[in-house]
Amino acid sequence: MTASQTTNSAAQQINQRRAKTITSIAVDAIEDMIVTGELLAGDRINESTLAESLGISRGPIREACRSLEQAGLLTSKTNRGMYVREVTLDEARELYELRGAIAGLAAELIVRRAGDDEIVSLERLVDQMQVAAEESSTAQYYKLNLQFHDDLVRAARNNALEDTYHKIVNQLHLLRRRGLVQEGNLLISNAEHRRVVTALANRDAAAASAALREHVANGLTRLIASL
Amino acid sequence: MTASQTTNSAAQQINQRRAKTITSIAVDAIEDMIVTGELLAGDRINESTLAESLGISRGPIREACRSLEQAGLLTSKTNRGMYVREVTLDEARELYELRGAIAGLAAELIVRRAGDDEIVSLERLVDQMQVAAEESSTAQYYKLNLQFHDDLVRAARNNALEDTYHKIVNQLHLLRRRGLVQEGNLLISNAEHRRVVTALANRDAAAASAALREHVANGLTRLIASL
DNA sequence: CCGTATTTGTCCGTATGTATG
DNA sequence: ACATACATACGGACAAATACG
Repeated sequence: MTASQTTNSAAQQINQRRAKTITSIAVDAIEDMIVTGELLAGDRINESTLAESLGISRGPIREACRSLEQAGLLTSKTNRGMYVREVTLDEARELYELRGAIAGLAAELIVRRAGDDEIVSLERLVDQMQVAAEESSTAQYYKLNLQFHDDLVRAARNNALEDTYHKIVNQLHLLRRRGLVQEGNLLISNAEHRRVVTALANRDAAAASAALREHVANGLTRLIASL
Repeated sequence: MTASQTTNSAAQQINQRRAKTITSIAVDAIEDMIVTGELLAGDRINESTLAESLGISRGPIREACRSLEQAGLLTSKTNRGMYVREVTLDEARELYELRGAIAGLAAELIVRRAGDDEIVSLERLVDQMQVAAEESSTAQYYKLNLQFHDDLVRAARNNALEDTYHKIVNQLHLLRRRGLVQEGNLLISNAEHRRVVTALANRDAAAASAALREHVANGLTRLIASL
């Protein structure tokens, strides 16, 4: 009948659904707070406060933070706590460079390994994005764009690549002034997508790789232009 | 006068040297045990035992393990504990693919950004490796080889790239049957190094990138051949 | 610059659930 | 089915570092 009845929203979940560990719940919760903007880049994470608000103890919070630190979403300052990472423009440039090389590799691997159906599925996504772009449905385009790139790296059938790619994208979300896909560039961006999938359909590894690397590089250019 | 006097080797260090956190000591200790072979791929980490042997409590051990899990050196099975990761041959192939793309990018960046002195320094390392290879000094070659690749990625001046590269190399150390540099291939391997630094010195990004990617790909081939 | 409050880093005891033989 | 071992998590405690007035 104490506070445990009013503040155990997270703790209760583990009794209901599949028993996720409290630590993994904490990881998800912190990631969520970052994505939703509840936690902003540079913010400090107060262990006690967060633990209480999630209805859990400090142990799992600390474990979750260590995990997110290695994932590049948090940084730790000894005796000062964990902070939401701030990604500078220079760091974003580095991340984009790396992302480009990885995407280029993904394109090469897709040409070698993916089935025609997977490539057709990517083409369909580009078609849908085209509709969204012409209607200037930014939110819809953004959502489809995320799925396009997710499907793309998955089709490369390389888990190390997939994991690394997603870590990079997650870190890019922490850029201080977060520029989403820019309104006026949807058609340009999707034209680049089209070039990629066309090269993939032609099983032209060099062209697909170059087109995708260029698309990523142009993404950085568009990002910088929007700041 | 209890056990605290005999088993606190690690705990004492923090009173002497610069105050590293216990967690970071635990990370280093576990990494060390993996590198030295004290912990083998597939081994489980017993929290209590390890904590006692390090003279610390279980909290920092768990935090360290979460960190190493994200780094790819440990895997966690819920309610069963942390295990030293086993890298299969398929996973090694994936890691080599990714490493190749990253190394290729590094070569391109070096051509664009590194000073002549850095490239000269890399050439000197190749010279030293040549001596070691001709003398069949495997240990010496191995050491120089590590430094060569470290210096290489550092010269690319991209921290995200550097971190990711090192994570990959660390994971490759966990391949079940760990093949070091093969005796008979030292000269061949170093000839590939030579091609890389020559292309770098010529500021030929395409050639340097291709040569380095090929070197990594050949490394996988040599690894497979040695199994 | 000092005293106080806050927070991290760490330890310990304990309870609970899950996997293993 | 049972007992054991262990991971998971909690809660309280405290020193030390840091932030604050």
